Amino acid sequence: MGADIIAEQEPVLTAKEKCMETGDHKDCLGVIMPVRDALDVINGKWKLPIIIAISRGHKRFRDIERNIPRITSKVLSKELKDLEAHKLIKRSVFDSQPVSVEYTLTPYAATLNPVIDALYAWGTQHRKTIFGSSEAQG
Amino acid sequence: MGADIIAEQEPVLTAKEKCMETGDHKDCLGVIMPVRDALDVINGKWKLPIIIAISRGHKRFRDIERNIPRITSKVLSKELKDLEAHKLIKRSVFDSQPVSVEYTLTPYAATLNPVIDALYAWGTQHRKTIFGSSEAQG
DNA sequence: TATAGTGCTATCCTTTTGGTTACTGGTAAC
DNA sequence: GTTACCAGTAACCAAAAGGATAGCACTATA
Repeated sequence: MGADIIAEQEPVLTAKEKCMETGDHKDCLGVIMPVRDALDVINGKWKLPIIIAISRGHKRFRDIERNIPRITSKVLSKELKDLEAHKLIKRSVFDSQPVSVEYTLTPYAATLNPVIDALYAWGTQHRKTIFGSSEAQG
Repeated sequence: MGADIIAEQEPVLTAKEKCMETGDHKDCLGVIMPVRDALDVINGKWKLPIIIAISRGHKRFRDIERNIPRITSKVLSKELKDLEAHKLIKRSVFDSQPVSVEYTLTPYAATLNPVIDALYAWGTQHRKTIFGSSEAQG
C-alpha cells in the first residue's frame, strides 16, 4: 500500500534540527538512540555491501559471494540470516534441478537507499580526501 | 572556507545511478568500495554517537562519557583516538588548573551530517516499524 | 582528612567477528 | 571416474571489540 509516503503530514526533523529543538545541548539521546537503532541493523562491514550486491541483481549465494571482495561463505551465510531476520531480504528456494536458492530485497530494504546514498557520497569524497592529502600539504 | 559547495561542477551520482550507469548489474564494486570506505571510518557502535555528543556541545571526556549510554572509559578513550586519527575530532589540552581537555569536531566531521541525518531518519522510522509490527498484521 | 571529580590507563575476561580448511549431497560436464 | 559447481555447514582458531573493575596523579570541596 503506502509506498509513496511524503513526509508532509509529519515533519521529519534532521538530526541537527532535532537537537536544536531541545533548546540546548543537554539531550542528545533523542538523536543517539535512533542512530544506534539503525546502526544495530546495518552493523559490521558486510550488511550494506550485501544489500548493494543483491540490489544489483546478484541473487544467488555464490554470485553474491563472488561480487563482494574477501567475504567468505561462512560470513555471508551468517549475514544473510541476519538480514532475513531483520526482514531486509527474502530467501526463496526453487524446486528446480538442482534446487536453486535466490535472495531478493524486500521493499523495506529500499528504505535504506538514502543511507546507502549518503554513505556512498561520503565514502567517495573521503577517498579523494585521503589520496589528495599526500600531495596537498597538511 | 568552502562550506557551501554545490554538486554542480561534478555530478555526484547516487548509489543507484552509479549502478545504472554501468549498464547492467555486473559491476557493483564501484558502489561497494566507497560505501566500505565510509563504513571503515564510522565502524562500530560508538563513533557516530560520540560525534553526535560532541556536536551537541559535550566537549569534555566525562561529559561525553555521561551522555552516551553504556559506554566505558576504555572504549571512549580508544574511539576518540580513532576519530582523531581520522581527523574528525580535535583534542585540545588547556593549561588551566587543573589541566582540562576538550574534544571538538573538525569541519570535516560536519561532512558526515548527511550520513547521520539519513541514519537518524531511518532509525526513527525503523523503531516505529518494530513497535508497530505487533499490532499491525503482517 | 575524606570525598569527589578529571582524564585517562591497565588488567582481565567474554563476546563477536572473521579467516581457513574441510566436508556434505546432489547434479552436470569431461 | 574425476572434476567442478551449487548452497551451504562444521570445526578450529585468531583478532578485534567490548565490558567490568581498579587505579593513578592531580585538584577542589567539605
